[in-house]
Amino acid sequence: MAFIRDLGKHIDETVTLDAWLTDKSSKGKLHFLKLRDGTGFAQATVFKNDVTEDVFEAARRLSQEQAVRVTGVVRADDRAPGGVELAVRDLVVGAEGQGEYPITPKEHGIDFLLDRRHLHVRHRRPWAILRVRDAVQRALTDFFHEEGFIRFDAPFFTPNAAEGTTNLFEIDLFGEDKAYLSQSGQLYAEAGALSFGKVYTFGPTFRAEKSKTRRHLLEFWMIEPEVAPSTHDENMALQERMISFVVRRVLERHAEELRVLERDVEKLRPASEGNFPRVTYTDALDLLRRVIASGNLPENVPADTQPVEWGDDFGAPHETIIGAQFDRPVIIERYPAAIKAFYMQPDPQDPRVALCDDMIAPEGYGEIIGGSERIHDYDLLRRRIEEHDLPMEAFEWYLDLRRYGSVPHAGFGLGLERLVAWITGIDHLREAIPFPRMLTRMTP
RNA sequence: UCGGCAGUAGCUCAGCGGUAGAGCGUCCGACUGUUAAUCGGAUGGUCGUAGGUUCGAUCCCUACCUGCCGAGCCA
Repeated sequence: MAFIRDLGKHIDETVTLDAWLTDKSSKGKLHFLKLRDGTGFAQATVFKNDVTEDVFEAARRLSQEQAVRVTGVVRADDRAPGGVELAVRDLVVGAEGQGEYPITPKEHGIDFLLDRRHLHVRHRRPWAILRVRDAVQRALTDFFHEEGFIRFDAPFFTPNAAEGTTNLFEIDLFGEDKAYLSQSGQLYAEAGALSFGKVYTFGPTFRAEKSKTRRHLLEFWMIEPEVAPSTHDENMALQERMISFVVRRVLERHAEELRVLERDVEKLRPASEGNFPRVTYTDALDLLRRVIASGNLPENVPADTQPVEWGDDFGAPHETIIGAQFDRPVIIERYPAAIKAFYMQPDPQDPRVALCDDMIAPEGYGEIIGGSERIHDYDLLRRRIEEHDLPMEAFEWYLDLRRYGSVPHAGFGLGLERLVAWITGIDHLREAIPFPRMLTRMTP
């Protein structure tokens, strides 16, 4: 049994393929069968003179997405898409379709396709995107293992909010108690880091926000590395190494998928080289002011976007403006502590700001990473939990990490779908995951 | 939750106060090089729902439903 991906290695040999019919074009005494087998897409020719009458008739009757086992001779031919095709000698067909296959060779809206996502994933565009997603996940885990990390999984059920702000999905525990779906594995990763030194969690994350934008999902995958001991500067360096490693890997090994998606790879090249610009929150305010004053705003940014006052957080348009000033991801660091999570370490040079950073992807893809050095001092952490009106008893175990052997440590969270969306150049996260979960989409 | 936009054939859309249109798809036929083939034929509708205005509403008005885009939140 051969695979479409390997057809080029079997020129002039007879091979058998298990495949599905994506499309068919008939020329009377010649049928072109468009096939897919998961490894790729290729065309087969069925000439009336090359096959029995039964085989020719079976080929003529094939319907879209019907499974087929084809045996034939691999031919190099410039007229074939991909330069290789299969000259069919024999053919065995699978079950006949029950009615018309819904996703016809025809333009469709994304909503129609997502309603039929279980079938849509068979098609060329999802094929390319989801293969890149797989490549990105493997690159990430390869990267962390090469750097000496171990995977340390966090629970999905948690008793409390990590940051006390975002809304969580509530789970009823037999009417006796409540749990929540995890919105971050970070606190658990910190426990892991103080045990193993370098760990990462990787799993689904749930945010009960009624977000209806291209940058949000109710359920997304997040990878959260945590290192102890470590500092803010080491944390940013790790983020940069990781992102450039992943981009380099995809450029090297998945050019075909990016070509299918018509991704301009030259826009990814700089990110594969590292040297990500870094700008402090305070300097970013000046940068914003200058760009807004110049009137030279990127597409999709409202013309009436206002500069940000020190102490206020950036909105999505501000991130887009800053991201558009650079040809690779930009790191914005040292935000005001007041607008950030309770566990972030204050900057000893200026306690008004926290030792934290966000990484903004270029081309308007927005924030892909948020990270920080964590507070390692027991008294300070305790004070912050009080200041944020968080239930102290829920954080006793977390405070234990500061009671025993506490050291400065740092970590970050990377949104997988946002990274995949940027790399593949797609405009909505819903295509970056096999079955997106959104406010208006729970099925299939 | 707020703001903007949309809902017409299987799909993508056009249309208009006077009995509903195109392209594509699908099916049948022709064709030995298709690449979103081409040519001929066939198939196709509760114009989102409910009210209202009008001689007459898919079109105008109101409400509602659904979806899309954006804001907030963040990965």
